[in-house]
Amino acid sequence: MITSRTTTWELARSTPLFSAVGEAVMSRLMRGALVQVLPKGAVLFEEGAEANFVHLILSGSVGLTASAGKPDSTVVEIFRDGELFVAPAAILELPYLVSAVVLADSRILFLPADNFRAALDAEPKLARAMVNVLARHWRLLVEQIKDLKLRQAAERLAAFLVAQAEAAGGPAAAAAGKPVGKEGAAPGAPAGSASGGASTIALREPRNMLAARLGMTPESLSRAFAQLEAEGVVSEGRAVHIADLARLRRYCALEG
Amino acid sequence: MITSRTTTWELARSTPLFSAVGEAVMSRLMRGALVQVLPKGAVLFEEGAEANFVHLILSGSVGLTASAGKPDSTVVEIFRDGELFVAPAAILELPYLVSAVVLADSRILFLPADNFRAALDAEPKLARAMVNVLARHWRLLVEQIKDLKLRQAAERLAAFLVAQAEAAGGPAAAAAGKPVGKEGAAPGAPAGSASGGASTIALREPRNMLAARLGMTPESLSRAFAQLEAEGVVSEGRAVHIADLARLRRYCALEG
DNA sequence: CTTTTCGCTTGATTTTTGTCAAGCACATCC
DNA sequence: GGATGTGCTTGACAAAAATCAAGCGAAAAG
Repeated sequence: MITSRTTTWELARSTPLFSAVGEAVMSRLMRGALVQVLPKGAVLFEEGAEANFVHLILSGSVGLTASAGKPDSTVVEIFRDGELFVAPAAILELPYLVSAVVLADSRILFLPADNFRAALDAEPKLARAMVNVLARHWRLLVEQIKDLKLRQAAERLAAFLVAQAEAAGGPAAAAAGKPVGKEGAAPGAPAGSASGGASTIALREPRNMLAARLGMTPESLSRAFAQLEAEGVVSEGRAVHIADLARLRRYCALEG
Repeated sequence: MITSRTTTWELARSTPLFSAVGEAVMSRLMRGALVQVLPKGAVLFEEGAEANFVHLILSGSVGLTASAGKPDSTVVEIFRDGELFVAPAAILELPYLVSAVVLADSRILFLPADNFRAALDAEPKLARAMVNVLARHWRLLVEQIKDLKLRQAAERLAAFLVAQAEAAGGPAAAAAGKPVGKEGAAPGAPAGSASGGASTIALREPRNMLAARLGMTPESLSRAFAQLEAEGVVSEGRAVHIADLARLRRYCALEG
């Protein structure tokens, strides 16, 4: 691909990592790096393997899956555009605890781990940026553990939907809550209104993936959606309409 | 209180953080810091509160608990001597996602968060050290999520016991180790030499805490111990004897 | 156009876990 | 000594979720 190089740089430039470390450090990181355009289903690395790369998602999405020796597997977390993973294995020179599977056609930058570690020691800006990345990631998992341990299936789904709606509506348009008409469900960023009112979001993964991420079976997820209808949640395909965000928030906090 | 200062420094000196950042950075971190000797049950901070400190455990142990608005609460993780927490909240200037409760009488260093953040920017060694701490902590939670999502109660307990036995037997060769009444184990072969044999470990927390950490009720934990008797696990009070570590490892991987 | 496949839902049933209640060993307190 | 609590276990029961088994509609393949 002739455009591969330039596109890669453009995309890399728009990641939070780049903003944090700047051009010099970024180009150092990219020494020996390779870009891959991978189709859905491709496996970046396997649980238990040596961590030879740190991965940066230029576009697309990747699921971190694990099976822990059992026949079936689950999804630990899902990462999207701009995210860097799985640094901990590479940094500590330990085997991956998870596998990484491409969930939607993706362009992924493979940064050699040894080079990454060297840069971590030599470039304070990189270390500082990684602290923020890892701190943010820690909080993702803490939230998830809280969900798994003290909420039941339908509540976990509710909490997830609330988080999606907030992520979609919050940062970008925190404007006054408005009648949210069903706009074409944009695949990139779900639309939604902020705190109070109604919101329509788009599920960005197939339901079996969502189920695994939420720690339940697809059947249970289906039933969880059915339960949430009583709370004003309607799902049609990938679009989910929430009639009253505040009510749903109340539901996951107080129910049980 | 006269000895408090010196003891504090001695203890602080023996933490991994100190080894990583050195004396200069450490003393910078300790500007405005305070030491507290806290009894079991003391609360360091509450879920949802502003993160004004980063905490370093000089001695003792602390549980990270959460309730997510529900009446009952759970334990997300337990930290011990030398551990630093909860940096992510302080670093990102976000509210704590968990509360921290002292589990055994502890001496804890409170490092002011704003000072910590400033040091993070100014001292590359600190940033680099935090990267390792956070990377290690990430892996703790990933393991836990895997357990919660794909193992059932008894298997989670088994996995926990195996990890304990490995931690005790592996790194420091157990040496003097734990004076756990039951000698039992293979003669000459102290605690779980990572591969095969027998091992005796001491539970370091009351069972209700362990249950919460493992994501189950105390009743379920009790039954899980009963189930594991069939796998050669005998527990008497806080001492747990594992007849065959390899068998237990097989049990958590393959059972299902 | 027809057939197959896939993603999802629904129902019936079983397994797992939580809840409620009782009881025991052991400590502390009066 | 006896009363009171606490930590843990056990049993009976209820709730939650997984599993097994169809079934349906839409997209993909023939």
